[in-house]
Amino acid sequence: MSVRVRFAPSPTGYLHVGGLRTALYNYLFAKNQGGTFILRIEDTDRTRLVEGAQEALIQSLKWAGIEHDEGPGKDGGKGPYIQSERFDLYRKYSEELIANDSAYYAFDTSEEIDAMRERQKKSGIAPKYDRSSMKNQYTLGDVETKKLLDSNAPHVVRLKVPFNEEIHFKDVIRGDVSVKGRDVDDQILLKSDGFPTYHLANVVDDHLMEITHVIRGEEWLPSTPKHILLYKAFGWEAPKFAHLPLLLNNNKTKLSKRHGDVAVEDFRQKGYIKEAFVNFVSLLGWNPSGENEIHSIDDLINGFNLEKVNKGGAIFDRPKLEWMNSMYLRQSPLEDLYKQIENKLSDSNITKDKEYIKSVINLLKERITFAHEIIEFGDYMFDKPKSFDEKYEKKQWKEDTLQKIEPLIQNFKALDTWNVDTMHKIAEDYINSNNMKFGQIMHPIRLMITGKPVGAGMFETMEILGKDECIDRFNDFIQKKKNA
RNA sequence: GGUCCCAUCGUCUAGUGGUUAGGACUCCGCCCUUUCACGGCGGCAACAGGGGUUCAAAUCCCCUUGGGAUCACCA
Repeated sequence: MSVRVRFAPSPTGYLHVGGLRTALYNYLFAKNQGGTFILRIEDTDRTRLVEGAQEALIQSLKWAGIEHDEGPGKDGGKGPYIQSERFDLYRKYSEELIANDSAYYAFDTSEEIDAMRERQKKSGIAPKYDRSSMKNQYTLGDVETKKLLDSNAPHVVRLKVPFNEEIHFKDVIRGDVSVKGRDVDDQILLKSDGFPTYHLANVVDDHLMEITHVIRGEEWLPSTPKHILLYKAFGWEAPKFAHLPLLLNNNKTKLSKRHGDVAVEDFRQKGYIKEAFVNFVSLLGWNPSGENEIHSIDDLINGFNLEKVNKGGAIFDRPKLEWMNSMYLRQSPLEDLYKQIENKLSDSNITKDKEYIKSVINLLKERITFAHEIIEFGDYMFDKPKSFDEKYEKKQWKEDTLQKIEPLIQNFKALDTWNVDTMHKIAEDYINSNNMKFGQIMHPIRLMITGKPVGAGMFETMEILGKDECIDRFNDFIQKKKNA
């Protein structure tokens, strides 16, 4: 049977990086196995719907290069892929469970449930629906239950969890897991608004969509016994389960907004290169065990192995992500990098043409982490230096520097062909015939041209700036010195 | 608190009974060099603790400790 997996987010906002990792592992597994990757929208909580969230989710996935084979907008014959459009299905299946005594009606109000929990808390026992004392099918009797149902009394459907059974399942990543039935709550399957809870909808849809592997976050592990019970109650074969380790904050708690950006969109906006981001995220919890850590999506797909996913949570280490980005930055096509920062350039009133910008990116890309950093880091490439680094000036510009450097500048002015080689030749000849060292001239030149102590190769910088611009800067600086 | 899951350098990890416990990020040093980077070389740094099993345990078992998740008419 061919592999079918799904990513099933709830449209309550942006795509979380933890969600992206889950989607990514599903995707990698599907592609590795020649299977199908399905996107399903779990919007059964009508109170938490966020306008536009579904589109944002799909956009973020798409940015990361994850496109579903089946899902909203891509019918694979197992749709609809949005749970609210499958509404009628769930009641039908919940009735099937009631008919075979795997679930039951309950009529408690939320106040009554709260009171029950309060009592249990006081007597120090774990809060759990008490089937024998609350208002339900069993305590009320069939006649009363039918009467309430006929009168449209608000009710829910609960899973009838067997007390004395032990529920076992085998997790692909964790091995055997077992829980006692007495520790599992009689989960609500169908809410009083007629919508299913996650547990029912998820199991029904996974079965109907013929999902073979449920790959999801570890936070679902505690409720998996309920799902196993549901498959059993329906008489369905359960899919294989694989619970992924959590992505963590620096303090080892579940990755959250409180500790920095967690939305994929935030990372996109910060200027991360998608391939770098995907590469980094995919290595959180798994790796293809080589010495190299830079992998294309195809490499990741080819090497992916669900059984080799780690069990322990992984801290989302931002410095390493930045390093990864800088690695990708260097090998990215200049055109891509240009496109990425196009808007930021106009925001900064930089009007240089595209080819010029690209040459600046190329010049500085080994010294930056994000493409947009050229705007700050390489500000002198777009305008004359507004200021000159004080410490650098003090150190590199001495009393006699002007007189030592001026003849060389004259030589530059006389240059017909303005490129790295011709400039280098002139400089070399000059220091040789004057018994000087490169440092004695390069630092003052860097100061005059850029105003900063750091930057790319000096002649490379000057070549891109152009002869007129460089001569202007020399003149301006010398004038300033003479006036001082 | 109940239940469940987890545990190799600060971090991401390799490792499936015999290794000088490997790599990557970070940090530090050296080399290259006109600066800063890149690159190259090198360094700091780990099997949570205790019991077993075994000729031999990071690897298998048990306990302890520590961490996390989960206990909703949310997913």
